[in-house]
Order: sequence, then C-alpha cells, then structure tokens
Amino acid sequence: MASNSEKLKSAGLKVTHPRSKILEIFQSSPDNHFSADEIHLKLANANENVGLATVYRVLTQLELAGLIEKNQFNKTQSNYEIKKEHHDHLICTRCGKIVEFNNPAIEKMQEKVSSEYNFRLTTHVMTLFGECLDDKCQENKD
Amino acid sequence: MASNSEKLKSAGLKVTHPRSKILEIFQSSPDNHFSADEIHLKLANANENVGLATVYRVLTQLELAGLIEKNQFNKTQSNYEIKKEHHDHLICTRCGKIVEFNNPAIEKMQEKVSSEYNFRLTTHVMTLFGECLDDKCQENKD
DNA sequence: TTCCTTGCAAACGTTTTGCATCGGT
DNA sequence: ACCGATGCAAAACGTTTGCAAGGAA
Repeated sequence: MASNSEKLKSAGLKVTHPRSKILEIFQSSPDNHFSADEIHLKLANANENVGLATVYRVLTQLELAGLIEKNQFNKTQSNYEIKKEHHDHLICTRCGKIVEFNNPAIEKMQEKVSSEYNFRLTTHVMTLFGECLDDKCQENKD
Repeated sequence: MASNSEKLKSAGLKVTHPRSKILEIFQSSPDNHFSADEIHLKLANANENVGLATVYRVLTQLELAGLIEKNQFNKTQSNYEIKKEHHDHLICTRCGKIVEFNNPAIEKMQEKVSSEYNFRLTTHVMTLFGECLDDKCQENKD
C-alpha cells in the first residue's frame, strides 16, 4: 500500500504539511464523516495553523484525486470521508450517527428503473433518515 | 377538492396575493421543480411585484403546510414542487430533465436495510443521476 | 530558483432577518 | 383597528477567489 506522500505525489500534488495532516485525519478515522469546519477545528486543536480556505482547497484536491469522497447530507454543509468501496448512508436524525451500508439488490433495481426511463445511470444518492435504537440515543428521547 | 384560498386558510395563513400566485404557479406545472429564484422570476415576468424574501418565506410556509415539497438536488439551491404521492427522482446531468418515479420494491428494501441496522426509518432521499437518451438531449452530445 | 501552495481578507450566491410599512380580516 | 404579511436592505452562512508571501522540488 502506498504511503500518504506517495498518494499525494501520484496525484500531482506537492507533499505539504496541510495536505499530509488532513489526509492523516481521514485515515485515522475511516468511519467518520467530517465537515470542512470540523477538519479546520481538528487542525487547530492539534496546534496546526492551517487556514480554512486551505482546508477547502485541499479537500477539493483530495476529492479530485479520488482519495476522499464528498457527501451532501444536509443543505448547510458538505461532509467528507475517506474513499472506500461504494456505499450509501443511514443517518440517525436524533443523535447524528451515520452508518454505511451497501445493498446490491437495491443498486440493481436502480439500474432497472433507469433503463426503464431510458436513462444511462451514472451515479446516485441514497440516504436513509431515521432514529437509531441504540441505548445512547434512546436515552435522549424526550 | 379545496380551493387555493381554502388551503391557505386551513394552514392558518391569510389569503394574500403573493401566496395565491405562488401556489398557482405550482399547480399549473405539477411536474416541474422550481428554485426560489425561478419563482421570483416567473412572478416578475407576470408583472407581480413580489420580493425575493417573501418568496422564500412563502415557500417555507407552504412546505410547512404540506402543500409543496422541498428538494435538494444540488448543493447550490433548493428546488420546490407541488406535493404529490411519494416519489423519487431521476435527473439527466446533461439536459437537466427531471423524471419522477416510484418503486415499491426499493422502498421495501430500504425498510429492510433500516431494520437490519436497528433504525426506525422515517424518510429517505434517493436521486439517480444519469444521461437521458431523448433526442433533444442527445443532440447536445459533444 | 521556480512555480506551486498558503494565509488572509474580500467576494460570492443563496437564504434569512430587522424593521418600517402595508393590507387582510 | 389589529396583527400578520410584505418589501427593501442588510446580515448570515458556507464556500470560493485574489493576491502577496512562503515553501517544496
């Protein structure tokens, strides 16, 4: 497996401090989804002086390089996660928990729907919103 | 079927010019999806002097009243359509065409996925992006 | 040394809000 | 006449961009 530096280089990006650090953050939390602001905050907490504009620029570059993925769960901000096999999301509207899932049967039917309407399917967004039944979340029930 | 005035009244909203006009726009194009700006433009073209802020306020109220539905197809702006039976969308990324579809089998599997992950499903977003094979769209192929 | 990268501040587009005025009921 | 609804302008919000200074190769 390639190192972070190699990944950046092969994307045509110089290996700089902000880029390495941001990539590290994603790799150390492979199941987490971060907003640009959260990344910025994490860097600040680690005494890394990186401007918010740079965070946005780096996130865009990493996405373009196929190293991370951008999600639009809510209207207000974008969320980024490290690139993995394709999956969709299940989000708890009470505690914010995000679960990744992959359901080949649904994907197949999406293809079928598309061809029925004479479309060539390229991508899709499928996000399920609900309430998780975890103890931690249930405790906050009103 | 209730008139527009009755719908507004039963939502606790006064029957005003902007509200009636906006509701009319949606009803006269039941298959169209409009942004706030498009509504604003349509009103201006019809020599209706309605402020953009009012358009946003009315759209929010109509959504709250269950008369229209808000969609987030792209990051930049929200789209509104008149409320119908539940459906999802298929969008052509080349010509912007939006097709509505409803697939009970997929919906059933979404329920199944949710319960597998111990979630009580409340809503979902499913939007398929592709390229439609309509003549009009194909003409624009590069 | 080159030219990519960064930080800062200003610009951006959409949406929201404050406030004085207007208008249904 | 009351109180909600409106128009306008300004603010808010996440994100992008211009520019001069900094840093990897």
